[in-house]
Amino acid sequence: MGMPQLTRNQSLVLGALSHSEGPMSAYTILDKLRDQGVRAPLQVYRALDKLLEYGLVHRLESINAFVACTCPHEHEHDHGVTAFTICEGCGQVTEFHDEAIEQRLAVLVRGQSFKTEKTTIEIRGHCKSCG
Amino acid sequence: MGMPQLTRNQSLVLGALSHSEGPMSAYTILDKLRDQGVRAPLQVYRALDKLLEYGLVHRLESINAFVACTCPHEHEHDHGVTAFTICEGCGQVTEFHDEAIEQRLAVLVRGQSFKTEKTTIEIRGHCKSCG
DNA sequence: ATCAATTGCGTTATGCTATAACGTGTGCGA
DNA sequence: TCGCACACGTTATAGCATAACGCAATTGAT
Ligand SMILES: [Zn+2]
Ligand SMILES: [Zn+2]
Ligand SMILES: [Zn+2]
Ligand SMILES: [Zn+2]
Repeated sequence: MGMPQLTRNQSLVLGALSHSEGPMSAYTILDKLRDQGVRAPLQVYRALDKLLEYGLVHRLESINAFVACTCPHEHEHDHGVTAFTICEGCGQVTEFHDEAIEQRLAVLVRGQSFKTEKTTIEIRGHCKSCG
Repeated sequence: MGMPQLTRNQSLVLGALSHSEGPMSAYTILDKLRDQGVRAPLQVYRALDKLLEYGLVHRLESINAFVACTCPHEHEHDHGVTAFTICEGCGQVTEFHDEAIEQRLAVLVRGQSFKTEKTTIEIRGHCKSCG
């Protein structure tokens, strides 16, 4: 449940995401890594699964894509509710966290006696540059 | 931009979703409607596009599925930010709206000079019954 | 040291989700 | 009557994700 050394494939995938300007689909990652010996979708998906588990990567549900986590902290703890703005113009993704929203959602789901496992908040629109 | 009479395919798709216990994928809808003459995915997707536009149906991004809107109102206006709890056990989906969250998100994106077009909030977990 | 369990790897095949591209028909206003 | 918008139907294709198999390396008791 901790975060062991990354394997080769995991490092390659995380590297690709970290150096990318924006989010990438699993297949786009695959294409970027073919030269480095990654050949099949499963190699990417398996690496992504682990990176997601370790909190080093986030999945953007609304666009079937992945981004490296941009949190400042050392990923040694869970990072609660994560929210994203996603620009439809340039693809820029901004990760943010807000205690107030987290609290309010907690109250609302408790009202339903619902037990939260994962929360997705994604805001599509246009960034400052893309007006 | 208003909401005209639904076409045959749109009515069939909305009917299928309305009578369903939980969310359905486009292909599941297709299967339910084969007897009524729906044969191809595009017929379903085109109907869904319109129903989404009219606000009669919501798309659940995190599970690639669709639900009929359960808002009490008459769908004559936009319904702002919509949030969902989605039970992993029984599939039950509950739609809810919260002004506080909407406001808070508005503040946060304004801070980024981001212009929101669509907001997705989906909470996966387990409902009261499924513990 | 040995065995069993776990984990990652690589490959092939398959399944699920969504859209492209084309042509048809119908209604409606200019 | 013409032109346009829109819904429809079909075939084909693109894009996203997992099943199932076997092998290799690691770990951690016994
Ligand atoms: Zn993060
Ligand atoms: Zn932008
Ligand atoms: Zn609704
Ligand atoms: Zn349930």
